Amino acid sequence: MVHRVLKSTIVRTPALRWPIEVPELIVGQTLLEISRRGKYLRWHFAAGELLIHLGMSGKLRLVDEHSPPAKHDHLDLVFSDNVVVRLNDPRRFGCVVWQPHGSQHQLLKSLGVEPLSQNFNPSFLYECTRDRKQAIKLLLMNARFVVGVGNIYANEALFQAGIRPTRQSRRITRKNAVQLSASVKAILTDAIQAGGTTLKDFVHPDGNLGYFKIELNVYDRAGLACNRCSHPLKKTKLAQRQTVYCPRCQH
DNA sequence: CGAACGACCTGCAGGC
DNA sequence: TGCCTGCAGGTCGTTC
Repeated sequence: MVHRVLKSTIVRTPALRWPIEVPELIVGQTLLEISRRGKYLRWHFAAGELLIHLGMSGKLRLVDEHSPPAKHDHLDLVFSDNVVVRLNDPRRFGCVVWQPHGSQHQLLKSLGVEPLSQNFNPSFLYECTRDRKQAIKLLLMNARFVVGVGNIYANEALFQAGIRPTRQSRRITRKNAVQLSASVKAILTDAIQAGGTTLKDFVHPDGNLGYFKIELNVYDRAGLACNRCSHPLKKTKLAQRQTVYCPRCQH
């Protein structure tokens, strides 16, 4: 998409999680770059950045200019050469907001470190866990601390690290911190390499169903045999989120 | 301040 | 067949 000119925009839904903000002034501007912070996509124009979050069910697809909009198609970004980027999001947990050049949007201000950066390391993790009673899984999923670790990968990283998701953060040892930071990086890297995790409704931008799949060891496998020791996996809830672990491998 | 919890919204599976 | 309930990949705001 980079180097294409934005020709027009069509907003069909006034608000997703927040009101959709697509300023008129970017029409006619060139898309300079697409980057990412946490799970926010940043579409850079000279006047600022369009921040797009896909929430749980959002999808971006490339469609033809004359392709009729379907249910839950909320926004079209019409670019040069009849290339249309169409946002579909049934649950509307996503958002599209504007960040003027030189400013930082409120939503980005309190985000923690990037998990694949050097800032996310054993010492950082260890320090963050001090004096906290909160379950380690909740800390991993807290974007003020580290971004990008959602429910699936938090479960998977803790399995790989041999740490029970319900363990109090302050009970994490230095050795645990070394293992866990490495596991978070490894799980995310593998998942990216595999093209994401295919669940019920994942689709690629071309509309094809996802066909990559990372092997999930615990997520959605409650009651099934642990891939490592064959013991049945246990399920619990943390902050209303499905939490699965092996009671024999994770302590 | 941290922690718990409700809220947002639709689709789907499963039970009756 | 149809209605109801519970659950789902995220994260913010309110309340305690």
